[in-house]
Amino acid sequence: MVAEQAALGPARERVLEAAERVVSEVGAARLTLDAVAHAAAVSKGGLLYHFPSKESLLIALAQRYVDSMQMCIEGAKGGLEGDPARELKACIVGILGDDPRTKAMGAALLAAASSDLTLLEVIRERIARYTAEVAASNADFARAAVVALAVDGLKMRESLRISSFTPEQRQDIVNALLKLADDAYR
Amino acid sequence: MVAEQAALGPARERVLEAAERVVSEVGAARLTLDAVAHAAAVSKGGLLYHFPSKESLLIALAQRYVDSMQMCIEGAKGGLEGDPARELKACIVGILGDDPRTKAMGAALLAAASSDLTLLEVIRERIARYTAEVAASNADFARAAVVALAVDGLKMRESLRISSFTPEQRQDIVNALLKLADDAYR
DNA sequence: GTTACCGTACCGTCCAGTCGGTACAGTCCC
DNA sequence: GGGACTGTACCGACTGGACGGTACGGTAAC
Repeated sequence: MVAEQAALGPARERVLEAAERVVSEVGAARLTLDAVAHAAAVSKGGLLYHFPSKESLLIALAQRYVDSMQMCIEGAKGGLEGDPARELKACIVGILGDDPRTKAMGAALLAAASSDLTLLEVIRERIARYTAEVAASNADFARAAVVALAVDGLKMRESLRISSFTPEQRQDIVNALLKLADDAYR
Repeated sequence: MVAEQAALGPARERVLEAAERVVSEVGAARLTLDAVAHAAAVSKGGLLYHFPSKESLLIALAQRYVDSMQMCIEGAKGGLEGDPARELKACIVGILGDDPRTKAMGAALLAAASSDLTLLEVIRERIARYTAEVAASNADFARAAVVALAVDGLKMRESLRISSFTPEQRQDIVNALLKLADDAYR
């Protein structure tokens, strides 16, 4: 039993991963505690032991995303101090890349938005911090902001599955964003 | 009573406006039929007479937004044929402007996303058509797409109230978008 | 009278959250 | 070492409320 648990990983983590799977597969409206519990192979009671309310689960989901984005930026820095263009570009590829964790996030954000708006605090704070950083840097603020906003827009469209770009078009767009990111820091 | 109705306008229109108010004030999760009926000063039965299901109400909401955007573009054309840059710019100011109808839309889209994904069809189709138009034009596709995506991103952030730009910053961004729109058609 | 429009009352379902349990691993005391 | 007790992790049936939708009755206009 102990070995089995070790193989499955700690329940809390399993629940979070299951929630991401559920939300990206069946949509935010069907993100029920029962569905998550089932996907995580945990009982509802067990789930609620780790997350005392649905809201706390959603907050954890949002936090998880912000953390992964942060990690992605830190990774791009790679010791090099003060290369903000590179950071921005790392954001672009990180957010629009294939990492399943970030992929599920757009949907999770929607889930959060559907519920009480207060739990968007995590994301709001992250955005505010980033905005302040860019404003304080030597960047062309408007241009850097446009890039970030376009990334958000594309992410949203793809999360909602309303995007209609061909793979080639999408690649062109990403390239254009990378170029704009460079332009913003010059 | 009849006079009062006439003053308030037809019930169907009142319901749609009330739905936009509700969704933008309390969020998509609390967009209930009861809340909309109450806000529109109509009974639930009256509401369901005009919109036989909640989904039909949401679809009408989405349609309303698409129509208003379309009208905004038509208005910008103003007889001048074939000035796509001007159309794109009209979109920007239209979508990001102060018109209360378009302002509520981001939230409505979120509402739609929370429910069955099929009812995003209206919006998906509109985006596909626009994408095709741009691709067929003489525009720098990637650039034009970036502008549209950035508009979406800003719209989304503001709908979710997670935007943190100062009015001056926001104005700079809009100006940058207008400039980019010009650049895309050259 | 028939149609359009709107109201009241009610029903069924879904779902978050509760609650009384179980299993088990310490650990403190005698 | 063995009983009593405590804390952690988890289970699953149940409940209470919210909400979409139905049934049906009334009324004004044509």
